[in-house]
Amino acid sequence: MTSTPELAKQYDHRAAQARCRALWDAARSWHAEPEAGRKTFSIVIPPPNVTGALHLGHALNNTLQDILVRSRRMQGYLTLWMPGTDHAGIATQAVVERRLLEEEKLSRHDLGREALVERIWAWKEQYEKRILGQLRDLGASCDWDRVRFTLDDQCAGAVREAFFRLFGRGLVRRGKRLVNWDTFLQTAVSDDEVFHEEVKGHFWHIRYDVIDPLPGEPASVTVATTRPETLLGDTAVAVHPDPVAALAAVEAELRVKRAAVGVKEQAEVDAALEDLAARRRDLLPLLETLAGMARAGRQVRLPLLGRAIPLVADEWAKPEMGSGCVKITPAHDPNDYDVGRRQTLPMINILNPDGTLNAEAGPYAGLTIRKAREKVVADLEAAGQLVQVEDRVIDLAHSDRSKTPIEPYLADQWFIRMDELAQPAIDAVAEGRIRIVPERYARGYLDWLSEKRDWPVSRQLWWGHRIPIWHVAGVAESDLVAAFAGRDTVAWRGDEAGGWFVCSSDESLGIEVVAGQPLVRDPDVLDTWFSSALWPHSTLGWPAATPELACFYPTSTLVTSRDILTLWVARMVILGVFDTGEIPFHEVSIHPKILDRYGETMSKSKGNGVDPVDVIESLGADALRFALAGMATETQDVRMPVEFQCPACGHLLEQTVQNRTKPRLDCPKCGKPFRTQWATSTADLALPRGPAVSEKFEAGRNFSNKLWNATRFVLMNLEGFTATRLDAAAVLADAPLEDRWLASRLASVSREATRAIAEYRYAELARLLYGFAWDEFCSAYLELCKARLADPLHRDRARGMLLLGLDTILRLLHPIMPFVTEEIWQHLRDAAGGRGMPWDAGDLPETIMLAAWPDPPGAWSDPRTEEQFGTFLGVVGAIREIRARQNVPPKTRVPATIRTDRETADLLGPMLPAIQAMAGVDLRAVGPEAAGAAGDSTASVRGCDLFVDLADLVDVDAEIARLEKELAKTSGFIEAKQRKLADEKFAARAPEAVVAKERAQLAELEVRLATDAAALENLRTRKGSVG
RNA sequence: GGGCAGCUAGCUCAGUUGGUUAGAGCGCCACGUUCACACCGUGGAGGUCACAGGUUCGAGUCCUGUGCUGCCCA
Repeated sequence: MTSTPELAKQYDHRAAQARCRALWDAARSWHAEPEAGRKTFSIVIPPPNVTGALHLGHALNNTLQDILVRSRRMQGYLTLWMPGTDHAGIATQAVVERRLLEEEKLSRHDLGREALVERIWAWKEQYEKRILGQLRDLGASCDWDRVRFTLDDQCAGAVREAFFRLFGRGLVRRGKRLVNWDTFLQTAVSDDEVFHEEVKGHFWHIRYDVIDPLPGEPASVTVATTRPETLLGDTAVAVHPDPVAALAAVEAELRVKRAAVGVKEQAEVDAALEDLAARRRDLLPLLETLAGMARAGRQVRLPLLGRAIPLVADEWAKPEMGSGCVKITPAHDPNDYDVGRRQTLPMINILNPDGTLNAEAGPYAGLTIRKAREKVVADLEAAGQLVQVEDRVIDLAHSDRSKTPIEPYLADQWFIRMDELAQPAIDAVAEGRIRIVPERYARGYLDWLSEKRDWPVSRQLWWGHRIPIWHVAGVAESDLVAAFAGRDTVAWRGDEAGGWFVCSSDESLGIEVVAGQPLVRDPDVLDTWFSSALWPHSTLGWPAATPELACFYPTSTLVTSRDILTLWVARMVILGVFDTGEIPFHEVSIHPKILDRYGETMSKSKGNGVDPVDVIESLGADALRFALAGMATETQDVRMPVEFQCPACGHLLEQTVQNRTKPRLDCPKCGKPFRTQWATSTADLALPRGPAVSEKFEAGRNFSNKLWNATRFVLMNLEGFTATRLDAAAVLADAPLEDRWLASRLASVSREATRAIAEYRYAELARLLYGFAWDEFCSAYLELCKARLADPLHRDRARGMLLLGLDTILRLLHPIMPFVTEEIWQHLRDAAGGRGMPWDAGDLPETIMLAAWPDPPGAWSDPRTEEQFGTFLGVVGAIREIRARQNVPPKTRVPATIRTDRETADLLGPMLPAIQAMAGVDLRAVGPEAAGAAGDSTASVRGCDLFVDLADLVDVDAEIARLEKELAKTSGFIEAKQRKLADEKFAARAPEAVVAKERAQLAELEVRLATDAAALENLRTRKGSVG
């Protein structure tokens, strides 16, 4: 083996990442072949959208998956992590369409369906490459030989097969539904693709005349609306069927509320009650008359169009609000739609898909909604039908994709019936066959599924899985039977008008005409979540019975964030069970979301995010991963304050709501300008970029460097050492205290780390290993070894133990920080390749990725040794504190004495050289008879009284002041303890162990009090004699 | 309107079944570079655990209520 050149003083993450990647890729260490009889662990990646690049949320999600996957792989599981990306129907199409419009001034209709889809594929190729590259930069140990895409041939086949089976079972239906219509993209969008924004608008009060009013009846009714143009689609005016009862109910509710609220709110409630009384007096008779008229089937005349529409009695009309009457537009309002269904009203759609008015709007046909609104208002005013106009703030729905206002719109859609499909998905979680961690998220899942709402699956898009349904009219079923004889991949159902819907799991029907009638394929595509719902089994080859499916399905764990628990997770369970008869995964690990310093979710459009690529480049993938894992606690989301870093001087500038969307910023320190992600002008783009950063990632970078330098130290001391396999028993045989301590700590840390991973406590894992590696291994053990390495008698044992400790830390840490651990491990291989851990089955593998997970024997655990070692560390710490307090220069050695019982003195015996070295003291005496001199500085720790002779170094006044403060504090504690112990109830009811503990503490405090008091007395005497 | 979560040091967060004097990282202060590491070492300061009640010998932890923040559902 070649000699190892001395390592650089700083860890170089860039070089290491490149080397590790090459090593892993050459050996394909991430690849998994199906194999019978092995315990397996499998994960499917939540496929990132090909809309854009990965953000910090993806980095977190994939880091956590990699932690699970890498640790299971090391634990000997046959481990598969299936990578891939999602076609993200509307999101991707919207991005490409917007670019098309901006860059070429073309709409998708100018381009045509095929050409547009081709463009989107090109986009997909570009971004898929980028996304997968980013995942690899992050260190994700996915099986890169198995990358899938939700729209690739294999997934498409699964989608058609699944849809065909649903169709065959009668679970697919077609129906009218009020959808969120995006007039720009001309498609329905789902509720989760809609955001709400308050805008300034108006509330128009409009008079509808009653047709042929009888004596005593009103000549007109007044209704109010924020969208006057919708009156063109009105098919009724509603009034409450029993206004007396309705008002009484409202009043009763208010009175209950009044009794419950505080004085301040009572005034508001009283005002509401007064208003109610006024209504009862002034409005109620009219409403009762109108209710009677509604029951009698009377009609009103729709202004402008002159259509006669009925007055209907429906509870949607609120007697306590406005005029008590409300116009009903079933095709353009969700509430009105429900009224329309209840009252069996006609539903008139007045819109074209592009947002202009259609022929139903009569003279307003062809106008845009805005123009139509202006004209309707003007015409109403001219006709004298407009009663009043109020200013009002309106909560308006916008499409997340096109940012245009959503129009409620009645359209034909395909649905999947959920009634029978949902139940198995509910049972799986309710019965604990699928475990959601943290558990509290299970409730939202169950509540959502239990509503069993039908799933609208059609989207009026071009990018996606085209619905495999063709329509044909004017043929008999016998014609279909004849045309598709012997084809069990084709099925059909009748539509309402006597035609047929033909569904096939084949890519094409193979024929275009049945009995002379054309088969017309449905133009819509499926909701993206449909293909995502099949992801766990479609990626493994379903519907084919592949070895992958047999070996890796059901998968082990799904790692995701809570916002898609219903949209995605629930649907995977539904279709996974429907298609395969088995749940898609056993456990779901829900991780937090990353927010900015103001608690807002990070997003590219807000400009408040950190780009993971920046972190990977500047601080390393391990730094990024370590920070993210450390934040992944189970209780809450994580805030991450973000700063801009000046590219010229490195100064950090806090990112605020104001500056985060500016294209250029001036560094407040050096004054030089830099650009941000918003830069568009040529001048701005020419500036250097100031990345958004967060100091949170530095801890990980520093930690990498710490490990690196610990390794440097070990390697520097390895000359002439022949590493061999370590035997578990030999580690303990004749071992000094520090070695038994290290073995014990390795045993407990390994055990705790293993459990943290199994329970998805990622943050705890990161903290545990950080603390152990830094504070215990580096600060304590490694320091102790310095003296031993200089001693030929102890040198080899120390070297073997250092290797044991370092190697174990590297393996435990590898799932979180794969690059630095691999890089170091390779250096250790070069220098000490012959070594072996007790848990290694054979020779060391090529990569730490495949090294055995640490599994120290239980016999290494030794709480008593850990306790004793704690005393040693306590003594060192206390002496250091005394020195620091008095500003003793680090190199000045001072005399010291330790008074303690015989047992502790014996135990500290072998550690005395270490104490002298680490605390910078010369020990004069240690034992029960040891005594300090008058004027010594003192401290008490764990049954040891320390006396440090600082001679002239002491600032007597400062020391006296400190001791006085200390004494006051100690006596305070003593008093509290005495009170507690004197309490009969405490003695009687607290457990014996707690009482004993309190007594012991009291005793120790009393000793400390006495020591400090004596020291104080000495100092005062000394001061007196000097002064 | 209903539900969930959070409120602990200047900042970001831990704190497992109730039991010492409530912790970490960063930041801050002091001291220190021929020593594996200044991406470091040693020490220090800094907290009425949001607020008000309650249960208990004992509450950051359990219960009730209030306030504020965020998310989900309607």
